[in-house]
Amino acid sequence: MPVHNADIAAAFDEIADLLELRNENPFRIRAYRNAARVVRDLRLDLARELARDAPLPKLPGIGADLAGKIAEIARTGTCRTLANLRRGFPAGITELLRLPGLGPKRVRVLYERLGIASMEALVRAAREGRVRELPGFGAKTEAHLAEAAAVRLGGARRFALALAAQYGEPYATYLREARGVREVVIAGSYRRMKETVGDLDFLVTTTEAAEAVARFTAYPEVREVMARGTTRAAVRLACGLQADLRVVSPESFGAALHYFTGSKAHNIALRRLAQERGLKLNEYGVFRGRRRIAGATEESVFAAVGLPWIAPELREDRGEIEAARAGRLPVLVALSDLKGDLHAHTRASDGRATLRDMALAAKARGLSYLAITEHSQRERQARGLDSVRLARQVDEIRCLNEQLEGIRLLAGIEVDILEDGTLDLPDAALAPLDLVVAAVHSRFQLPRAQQTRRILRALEHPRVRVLAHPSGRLLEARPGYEVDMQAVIRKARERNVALELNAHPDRLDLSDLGCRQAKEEGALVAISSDAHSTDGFDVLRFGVGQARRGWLEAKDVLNTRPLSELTRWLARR
DNA sequence: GCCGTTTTCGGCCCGACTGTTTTCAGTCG
Repeated sequence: MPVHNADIAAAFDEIADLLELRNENPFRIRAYRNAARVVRDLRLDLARELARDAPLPKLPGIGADLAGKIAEIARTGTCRTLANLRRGFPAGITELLRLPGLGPKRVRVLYERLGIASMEALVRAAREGRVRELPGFGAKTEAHLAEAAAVRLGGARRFALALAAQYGEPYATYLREARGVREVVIAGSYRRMKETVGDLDFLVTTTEAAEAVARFTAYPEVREVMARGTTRAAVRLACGLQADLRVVSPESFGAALHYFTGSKAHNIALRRLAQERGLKLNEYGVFRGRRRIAGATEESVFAAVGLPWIAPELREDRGEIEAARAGRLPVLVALSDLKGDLHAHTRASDGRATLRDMALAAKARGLSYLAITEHSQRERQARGLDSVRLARQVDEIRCLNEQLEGIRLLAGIEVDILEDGTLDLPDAALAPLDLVVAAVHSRFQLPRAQQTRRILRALEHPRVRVLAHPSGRLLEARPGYEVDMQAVIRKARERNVALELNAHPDRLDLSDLGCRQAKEEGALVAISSDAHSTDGFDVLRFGVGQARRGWLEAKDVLNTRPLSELTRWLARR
């Protein structure tokens, strides 16, 4: 069994959980949490590096001890520290820590007094009224925990970014109508454009805090008010999404926006930076002693600690602070940089609009070219095209291009990569096309080596120029297939094939880290809508957000190039 | 457990809300 970075990170997180239950040194616990995050974010496959005796790079927050544990886990899948800790508690008890309202102290009380070590046992005990008898618990806590545990057992989930936007944006609009409100921003992971968000963090600046809190909790879609104070509140919406409100006065807007945008790790790093300068950074501003020296804007907050403004998408403590210090922040790609779209469907396969409608919709969004890439014959359920229907569509596209102005359709295909790495259409059918996009749509369960070989072979095909949704994942539904992504990215670079960042809300594939790896390896990324209707182009902004999280600049993205340049790129291999 | 142009020891981010308490611990973000 290969040990992935994610496995090492999970082991460290579990150690941190168990140390918390034992009430150990909180800084030691933090060291494990930090190490888990650093390892999880790493592109370099640690176990594989160690297997070929390569020395580990120096990683922030990982010293001799943790490096030793990484080696131990990479070799054996676990480590003695974890095994020893596990002996002290029943398996699965750490899942209780994930429940809102339950931390290590209370989990320990539940376990020691009532023997509770699972979600099911907690629900049972709460229903029987035994939880309220415990010290530090009461009837309200018991009810909250029973509810939270039941929700978790029913499969609580994170929301895809685009879905969260559908709920969050109308809510923000509603809040803007409260008396005295100046600014309403959805901060948090939403503003950082993370692929999924666990809750919506609303930041409001107003002169009438009470008014804003009242309006927030009175929103018609609120199912439950979980907390309500003078400057903050928390609710659960009918859709299941949690929303948090934070109210500050306008002079603190920038500091609060920064604080509430996170990430937590980024905030901690920035506060340390402030501390080194003898300053204190909190959500109200940057302070020297009692005097506020910054806080009205985010720029002023960063400037106070000696940094240029850092885009929210970068704020993960993945090197952005060091880059800012060195004046090496990327100039991130923006939605307005996109000149075209290289993946779309029409009625010919499983789309809903006509060629002409799709072309006009793309043009209306300021794009100057659009590749039509239907499914190929193997995709029966999507009415995939065979050679004959494809040839007919190519004719239609050529014909339509004569009539269109300001937008150019490219004749393409999203051809299936078959199990052996060959393509689902003969070369003769692909020859007349402007663009061949290749994709895996079947046999996700192949062993890693075989899946990798399959995709590498497809990339060798002389006509293939884009690899669609490279990992095959569906957010919150299906993990990506097992594949050596580094080998795929390197082959793509070698063959001058672009890796798609499919902007469909359920995909966002490549991931942010995949984008960053592509950039480091020098491979191009194509941000594509995979539009199946004229509204389907709306998702491009989420694709751009993901690309920005991956540190991509306009030059790293294929479809920021104007048509003439793209045509030249397509002409040469 | 990590880290160091003040330090190899003694620090390690900061504030709000809840519920259960009689002044605050636990939890969260």
